Amino acid sequence: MVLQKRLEYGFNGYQVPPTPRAPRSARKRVSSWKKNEDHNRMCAFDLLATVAGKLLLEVDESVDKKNHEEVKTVNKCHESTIKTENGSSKPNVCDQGSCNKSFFVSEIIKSPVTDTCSGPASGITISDCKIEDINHKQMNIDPPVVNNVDCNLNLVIRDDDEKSYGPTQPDTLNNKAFRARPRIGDRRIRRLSASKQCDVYRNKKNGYKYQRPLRDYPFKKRRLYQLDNPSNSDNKSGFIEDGSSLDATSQDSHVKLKIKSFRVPEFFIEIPETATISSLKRTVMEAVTAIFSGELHVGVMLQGKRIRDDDKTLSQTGICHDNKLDALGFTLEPNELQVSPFLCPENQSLTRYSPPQTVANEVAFQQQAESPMTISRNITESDHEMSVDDRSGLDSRALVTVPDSNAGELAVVPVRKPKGAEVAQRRIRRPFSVSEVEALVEAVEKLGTGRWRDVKLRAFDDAKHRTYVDLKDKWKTLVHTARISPQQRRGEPVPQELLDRVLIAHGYWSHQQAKNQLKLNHHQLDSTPTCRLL
DNA sequence: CTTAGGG
DNA sequence: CCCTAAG
Repeated sequence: MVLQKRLEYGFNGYQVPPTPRAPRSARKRVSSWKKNEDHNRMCAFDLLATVAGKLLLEVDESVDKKNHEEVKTVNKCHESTIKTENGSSKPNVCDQGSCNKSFFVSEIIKSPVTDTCSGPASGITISDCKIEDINHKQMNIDPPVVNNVDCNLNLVIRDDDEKSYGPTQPDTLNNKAFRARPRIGDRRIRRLSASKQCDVYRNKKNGYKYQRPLRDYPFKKRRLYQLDNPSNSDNKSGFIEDGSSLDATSQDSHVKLKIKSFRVPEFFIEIPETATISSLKRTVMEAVTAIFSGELHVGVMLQGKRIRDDDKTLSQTGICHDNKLDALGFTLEPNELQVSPFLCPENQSLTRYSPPQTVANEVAFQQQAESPMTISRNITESDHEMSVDDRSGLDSRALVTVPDSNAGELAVVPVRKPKGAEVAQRRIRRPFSVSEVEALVEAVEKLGTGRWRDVKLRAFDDAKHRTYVDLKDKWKTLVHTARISPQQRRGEPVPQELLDRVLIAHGYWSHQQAKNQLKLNHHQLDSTPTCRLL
């Protein structure tokens, strides 16, 4: 089977890349990864290893099934581990539903208009929603990929990624997995919405304050900006001031929301009787910060009912008119299930790697939301900083590592915003599992080594913590790993079969790239004959 | 935003 | 993983 697959490479198995990008002249520097060009030594040995790899693979498969079942079972009871002072790691059982969310109670204050108004919380929440909506509305146009739009607005999308699936490609489990997921449309649309984001700002100047995305500034300037610009914390930070500005019916009246307090939901910790109070405090703090470490989404509740329609305006939902205390609530909801590293799906038989999912969260969350409890303290400015994505306000002294969470969030949680030293945190290291490597290899075989965004969307769309840069980097290390001797490799061993495919694919696509490069050079020479005269 | 590469 | 230059 391994051999069979190898034979396909170079034929229909690979796909011709789209128009090659213009060469980047200065990019040809020799990196440490390229120095090991003596692949010759891995020949006879690799053949042996390949056979061994195949055997290993078979073993893996049977193990996979076991693992999978285990994961399923344990996920039902979300466990996280909290270290007690004794150093003993005790499983800290906390009900996943009540553990992963928190409840906000807010107050609606009638306010004439603008001024320096609302704190970050309300402002950000509203503007985020609106921007999202715009993106969704603009999704329906993508000239390059949409071949046809029928009357029902069904998009017919050309999929240049799939077209060279040849009949020679055996219908392996992996391929089935791909085909079973009709995500192509999604993919295109998502790309569009991402790339259109700036345009949204520009086009909607009426409703939005346009600001050049911070990311477009040089890195150091960005950091300085975040550190020093006081406006960063008020509504000049690129978000709209007027959440209802898109709504023609409420041009003038603004709703000022004050989030009074929030409640940390019920959770459990386990700690020895002999532990000190201080360690108890620490444990509680760790548990609390762990709750806030996931990728959180904001939900809006009105009089105990959840408002699901993001498109409704505040006035339509009655938020403007109701001044009753507790009428409006904000909830923080986890995006995905948080899974302890021990429960991580090391191996899934899908080539398309996807993180574990569950709906239990959502259900439990709703139950919780219907019986909101009381307020325990006033929310302060630092509470608004408790955003997972906010890398600017982290206090390195107050960081707590979290078992393993979902998205590409930090492994840490800001507890308090300190004055001065603020450092962008490094993301938690997450070694690629074999199944992820498999998915990566498969995708690169198809798409080549120059289309990481497509690779991401194709094989890692659900794995939010894997960016296309991550995938590119992983490929780099995979190529490196494949070239060194097995003795020099570290970490979870990657099946030799995969490493073989890595080298073959890498070779193939490198060759392809070189050919294109050559063609391009010829073109340049032909079209500029004067150059030769000079 | 994406890619490519160095760190 | 991070960071950046360039496209």
